[in-house]
Amino acid sequence: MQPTETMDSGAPRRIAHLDMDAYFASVELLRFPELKGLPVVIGGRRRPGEQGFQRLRDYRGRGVVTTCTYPARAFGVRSGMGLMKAAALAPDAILLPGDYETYSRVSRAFKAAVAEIAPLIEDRGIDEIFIDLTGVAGSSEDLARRLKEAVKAATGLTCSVGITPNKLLSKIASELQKPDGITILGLEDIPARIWPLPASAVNGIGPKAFEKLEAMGICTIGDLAAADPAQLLMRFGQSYGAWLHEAAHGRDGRALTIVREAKSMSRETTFERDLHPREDRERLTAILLDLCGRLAQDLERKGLAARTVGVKLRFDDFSIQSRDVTLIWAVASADGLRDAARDCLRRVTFDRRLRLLGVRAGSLVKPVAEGAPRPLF
DNA sequence: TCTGGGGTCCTAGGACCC
DNA sequence: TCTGGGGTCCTAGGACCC
Repeated sequence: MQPTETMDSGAPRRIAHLDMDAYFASVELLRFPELKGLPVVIGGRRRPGEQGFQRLRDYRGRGVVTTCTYPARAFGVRSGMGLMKAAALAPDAILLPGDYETYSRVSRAFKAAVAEIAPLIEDRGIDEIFIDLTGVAGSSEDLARRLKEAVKAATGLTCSVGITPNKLLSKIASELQKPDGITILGLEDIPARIWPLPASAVNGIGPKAFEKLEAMGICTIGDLAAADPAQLLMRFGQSYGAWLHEAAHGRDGRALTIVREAKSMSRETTFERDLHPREDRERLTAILLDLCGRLAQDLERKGLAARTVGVKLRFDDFSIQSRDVTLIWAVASADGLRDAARDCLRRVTFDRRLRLLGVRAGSLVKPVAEGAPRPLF
């Protein structure tokens, strides 16, 4: 099945981007209101038998900040930062392990509330969505307020909304007045509001591309808009170079993707300590079996089977290797995944300790039940 | 004080077929 | 024995996003 997209008639559009504020941390504050106003960090693993709130300074081990409250950000703590580094910045911050089942439940609730107002929604993950407001009556200011009120009523949480003529600009706009903000921009606002921002504010310009741009003396989106397109094509290639130029001018014709079919599913884990491929063989085997078991459960829940199975290894120097295999028959069972993963692992040369092991199911298909009549054509 | 887990998309080379 | 393109599938790696 093809992804369902909204029609692109070429007429002016009105697209909203809605982004929940410090999402996981805000959900936790609903549960523990006594933590309001304090630096709180979500991250790390749940420790069995833990009593009361853990302080960041007492944390030992691997893990990163998944998200944190605004008071924690005031200390310089950021998403993706190692927890040990975060502890150096904000030792007294409260550390909470993530509770993803609750976050998913609250996520469904806020999306359902938005759908009551505008049903054309593109899911962008657990805490953000695009909404097509083109055919919805009311001023943008009015609709933004209604969306925020609906989310608040359904979840008790605040969010930030950007409304512009396209996804690219709305994604940038929703960041501008965070938290609890509304930003409405037209194309005429691009020079004053968009061009002063760093090029990395564009969704799709990551650390690598930004570094390359800076080396060319391009720091802001305005710099990028003024850059010679021929230079961009030469340095970044036909496709990405042309996109950079269009993005800097706020041009984005992408439609919303309303329905998306899963393309792959995976399970991976980082070990508490790096494991030796031979000395820790038994431990690694147990981990592989556990990952295959969990992935098989995920596949069963979705009623899917995998025609390609892959493994991912991260070594102690952080290098990554992957191997995958395409099978004649799709597999969905833990045993089937394990056999295919073992085939892949045989093709890896192990000359370092391992930090992470992952198993991936790709080329997903709806399995034909065993014994069921199969169509000849 | 080293850096999680779940995804998508793109590129590029080689195999294989017409 | 040598010379072509075009198209698709498979595999590995990398950038990027939430």
